[in-house]
Amino acid sequence: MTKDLCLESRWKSELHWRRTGQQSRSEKTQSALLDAAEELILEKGTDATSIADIAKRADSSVGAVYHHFKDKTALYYALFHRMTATYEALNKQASDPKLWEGASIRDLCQGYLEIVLTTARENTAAKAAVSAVIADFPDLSAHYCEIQGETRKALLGLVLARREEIGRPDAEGAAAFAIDQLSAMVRVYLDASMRPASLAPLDESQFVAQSVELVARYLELPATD
Amino acid sequence: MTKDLCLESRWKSELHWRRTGQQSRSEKTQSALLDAAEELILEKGTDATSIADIAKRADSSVGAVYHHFKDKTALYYALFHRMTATYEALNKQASDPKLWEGASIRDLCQGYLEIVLTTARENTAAKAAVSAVIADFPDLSAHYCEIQGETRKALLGLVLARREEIGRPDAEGAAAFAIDQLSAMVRVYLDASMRPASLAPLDESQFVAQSVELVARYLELPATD
DNA sequence: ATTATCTATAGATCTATAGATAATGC
DNA sequence: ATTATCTATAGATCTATAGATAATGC
Repeated sequence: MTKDLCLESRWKSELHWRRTGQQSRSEKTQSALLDAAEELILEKGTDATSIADIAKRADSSVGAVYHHFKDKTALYYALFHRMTATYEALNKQASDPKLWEGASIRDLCQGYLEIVLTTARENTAAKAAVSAVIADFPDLSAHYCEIQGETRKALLGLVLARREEIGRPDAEGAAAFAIDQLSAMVRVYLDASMRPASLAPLDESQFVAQSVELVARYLELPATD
Repeated sequence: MTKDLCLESRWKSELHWRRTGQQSRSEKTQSALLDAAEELILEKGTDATSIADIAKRADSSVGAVYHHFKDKTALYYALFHRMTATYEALNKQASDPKLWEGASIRDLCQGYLEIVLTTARENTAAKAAVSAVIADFPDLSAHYCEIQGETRKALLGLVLARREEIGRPDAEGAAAFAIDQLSAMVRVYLDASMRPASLAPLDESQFVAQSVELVARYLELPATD
């Protein structure tokens, strides 16, 4: 228990990303517009969100929107890229092997889940807006999948560097499958609208512990004592 | 291997649902309109789909749309209810204990996955359209979650009737968690846009086998021989 | 001087209705 | 006679632009 908390503080704390404090007036307007679009899309969906709505919410004007973005599609794309850039930067930091020196496969899985859960909690609007945007522009979806795939690939690399912990035959295939499933589980867990209907409503730390246990047993990792 | 195929044909074949053959002219128009809406939403998203588009695709007219549906929202709701009604009917059939007499927990999990995968494959457009509609009408989402929850609850009932197979302490909690995760895994697996990025791209039968194995080890089910 | 912002509005959709026409069922 | 369908269009948005006004940076 104390060990878990320790882990959490040790491996998660460095990974927070902050919004740049110093912004020109122009940059401020632009991010205010993107923030407003994010909020409105989360509240009402893309259909019901108009340029005028966005401008109003950002205390700006329709003209300003078109000064910053070629058209509505460009605004959506910008929203998408702001989110994915954040995500990629985080992924790069988190997949640095030095950060994970001395960590077991269990620790890696736990860390992965905690990072995903924390960043998602801190970026609810951004994530929801991106999902909505992707629904309208399927070509963006491929890029998004790639990024999520890279995270899992990085995790797989870290896990396979510890393959002597895996008791199962075909360690590589099994690890890849396990990580894919871990990612699926946390994605659904995060989909807040889903949670109320779950059979076993768990808080985050229970969810993390059980998920790690699930993977550990599948991979036949050494038991903790 | 042969046993799996056997299972599949034995427990899946009866669960196909068919569209009613005999429809009045009015009913035909109505379902043609819903079909058209489904297709267009899948292709272009809800934003870009107009009433005129739907009418045209269905070889009908704008007037006919408003004869059948009060407004655009009513059409979307009808789309949602057609899908969920199908889903609920299937769920009722599939959760009949008589159907699963002699089945082990492994068989139940395998059957669950196969049924979900099959029906999803047969209703791609409907599922995608419903997802898009839910994104626009969050109040529908609650109902959809409930239905999916009922399926899992039914499965949990069937599993717990065989709890002597579970080697793990807290059989109920563990089974509920395992079923929730199984459902998460298959949901993500089905999200076609996700698959290309997966670390271990598996075909359906491999996916089913590995997922069942994952759950079996977590629950400490008796090994197969 | 250049860049950013605002207001006002043209032009393009898109929803929903009205009124006319065709098909159904008793 | 009643129900279903069609065509045509009014009225409401919504996107994107044009032209005027304000703020920035050299």
